[in-house]
Amino acid sequence: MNISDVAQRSGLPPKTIRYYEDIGLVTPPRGANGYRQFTEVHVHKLAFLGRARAFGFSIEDCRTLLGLYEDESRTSAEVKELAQTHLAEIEGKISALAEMRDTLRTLVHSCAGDDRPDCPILATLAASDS
Amino acid sequence: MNISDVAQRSGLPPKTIRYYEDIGLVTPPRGANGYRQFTEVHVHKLAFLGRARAFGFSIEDCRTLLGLYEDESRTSAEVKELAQTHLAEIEGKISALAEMRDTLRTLVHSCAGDDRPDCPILATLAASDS
DNA sequence: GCTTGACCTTCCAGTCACTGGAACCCTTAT
DNA sequence: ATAAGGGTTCCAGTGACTGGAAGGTCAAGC
Repeated sequence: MNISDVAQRSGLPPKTIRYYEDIGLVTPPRGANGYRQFTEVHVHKLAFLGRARAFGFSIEDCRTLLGLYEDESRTSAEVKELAQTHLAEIEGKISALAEMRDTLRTLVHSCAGDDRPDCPILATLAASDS
Repeated sequence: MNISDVAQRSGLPPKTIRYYEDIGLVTPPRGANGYRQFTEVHVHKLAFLGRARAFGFSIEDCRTLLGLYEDESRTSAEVKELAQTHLAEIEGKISALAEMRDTLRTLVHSCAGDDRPDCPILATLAASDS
């Protein structure tokens, strides 16, 4: 299977697949012409990676997850801990964004949005207090 | 005023201040020794930028905001639109993260986290359906 | 005057996970 | 023979810094 077929079937762009090979996440052999020769297994791995990335896992986490997936002697505790840590990170990001959102929303609502220059948004950014 | 004083008073690291000069957000003059000479105005601008960045505005948005702030003939409508667009982006990010969080949380909860290898998290990532 | 240490300067490289583009090779059909 | 549509590599850029090296400057103490 050539790279564009794999791209279609895994949902990842060819560039990304080459990049993943570059950093050692997949290692397809090469044909006589230098083309990468993918198998179903590669497609499966790449789709796995795509899903893990969609969950927001970092590349290094994805590498670990893939390793665990392929390791018959893994424990679900290892996977769970990784996922839990990541979940906590996501929750942290959400909190931070939610705080931004709340403040910004208040400011936006209190801004007239007309032709006059007075603006509580700019006033807050310029705030000498706080 | 030298850069480390400004750093302390604006809350931005010296590296960041130099970077902001590099991309033209502030333009302190230089002394005979080549040191940057900052004034209160620079401190104020940098603190403004720090707050805008804390709200998640991109550097380019910050540039625009600073421009609007310094433009006496601005309209609050311009500011409001920028802020509203950014608010929408934040909300979009929150939704995406919340979706990740929900799915991941469910998976984490359904994972035994013991010595056995069976793991719904890995099973989901490997899912051939979906 | 000399040294020491804390500043300041510039410039280069690295972060993260790709992505775009150039230049070039391979395959297949016409 | 040629043209289209694959494939390949390598280099550079993204955003917003950050770390580090190499070197100039300043103030204080001896």
